[in-house]
Amino acid sequence: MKKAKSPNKEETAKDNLNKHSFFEDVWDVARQIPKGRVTSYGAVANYLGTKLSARMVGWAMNGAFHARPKVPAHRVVNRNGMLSGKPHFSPPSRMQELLEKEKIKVVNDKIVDFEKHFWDPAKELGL
DNA sequence: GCATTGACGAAGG
DNA sequence: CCCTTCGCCAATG
Repeated sequence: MKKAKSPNKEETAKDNLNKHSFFEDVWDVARQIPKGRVTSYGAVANYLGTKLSARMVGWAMNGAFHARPKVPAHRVVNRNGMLSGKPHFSPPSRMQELLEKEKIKVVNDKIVDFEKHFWDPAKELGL
């Protein structure tokens, strides 16, 4: 049987899936975000018990782009409801378009009525 | 191996 | 009220 051969760059993400990493937990929560809802990095971090590491959640999102199944990273924004991760999308406008498809209004790279669309995993999932 | 940065957040001046 | 600093943890230089 074939064994590991030329390691694809994508394999790095696959390797992450293989082992339980902090990233996988973040992706798992992100996938549970209902359609038309959004959450913040801090909220996810809080659910994971690492609210002080909200930055890591954002970093995990960085790997979410090669995560499978796909992770709705566009539903995760910063505490201000601003599309801080927008420039990381491809194309950047992708994030806003996806949000608008979910009936979420975005103006000036910011979600309108953010707290109305806010979805707290620690609250909804019943921490 | 140390220094810097990063899709954050809360606190301090 | 706006700007700066610290904390967190991992990745990159």
